[in-house]
Amino acid sequence: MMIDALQNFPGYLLRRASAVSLAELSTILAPLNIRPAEATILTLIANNENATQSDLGAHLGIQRANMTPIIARIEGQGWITRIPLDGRSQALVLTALGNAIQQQAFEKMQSYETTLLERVPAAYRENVVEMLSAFWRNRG
Amino acid sequence: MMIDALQNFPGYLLRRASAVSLAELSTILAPLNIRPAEATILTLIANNENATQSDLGAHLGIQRANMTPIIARIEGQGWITRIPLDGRSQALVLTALGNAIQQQAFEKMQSYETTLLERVPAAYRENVVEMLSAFWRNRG
DNA sequence: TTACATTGCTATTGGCAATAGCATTCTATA
DNA sequence: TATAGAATGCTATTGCCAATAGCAATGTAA
Repeated sequence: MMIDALQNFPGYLLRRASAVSLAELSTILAPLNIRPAEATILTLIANNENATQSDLGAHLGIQRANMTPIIARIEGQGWITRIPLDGRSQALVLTALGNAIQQQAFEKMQSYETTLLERVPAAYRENVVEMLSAFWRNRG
Repeated sequence: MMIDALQNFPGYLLRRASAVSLAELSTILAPLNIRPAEATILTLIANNENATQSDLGAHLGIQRANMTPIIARIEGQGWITRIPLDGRSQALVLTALGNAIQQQAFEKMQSYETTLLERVPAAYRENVVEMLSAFWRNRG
């Protein structure tokens, strides 16, 4: 057995848990040829009329520069189209195909989240969301 | 306000929390020119006599192929040396410099972990470690 | 002795994010 | 209304961590 001085460090545990869950979710979404970040964005587009990629990035903590290739890919897959709002901004809307993919991806994500939650001792389950949110929302 | 259908998904929250804490910790460690994964490994080496890089990788869930560049870099920084155990295995040991860096890095990590924990509502704090561990330890 | 496992390694790819800088377009104020 | 400044989308590059495939050398067990 190895002595691990970091085994009680929340940041360390957070990184390990996140790496595992990202990998697992990637595998689950792979048949749809969609990545976790893309599935998240597709879902956001589905539920928010007239959102621009800047809006989505601001909400998700993704910088504009990093949104570009993500949006380009989901557009290239034929999942979204852009509707100019003015000379700069473009509203993103799902295509029929995008809508179908979004729904399938969402179902897979939902079912995976259940799996994840079941790993947590039942006594803590109802606090999971608030606790995890606290780590990145309650910052100076 | 944006409608976010994923805001109660533990996996999603985990990824966001992890991204934030990795970025924050990277910034904190930057003055020492050490990355989070390297600081973790240095700490493990400090506390475990005769551990090989395979041992460390197995403990941390890092594959052998990915250990190679990490170990190469911390060796290149003069923080560790290798002591052959046989023709294949090498025990990793801290140099004097590596020991100093490890201690400074550990202090920074420790203080950051306190910061992280303080973001969590007091009522949940004592459950944080068990909850976070559960996500990646309690797998099929 | 020989088949198999282990160790460390190279090379490549993937996923997500940060930074710096750009042209175009919009907005607010002087 | 002219203009300074902000916003939007973008290119290009880099960083960090991880996965896969495959290799040579070495150790281990039948």
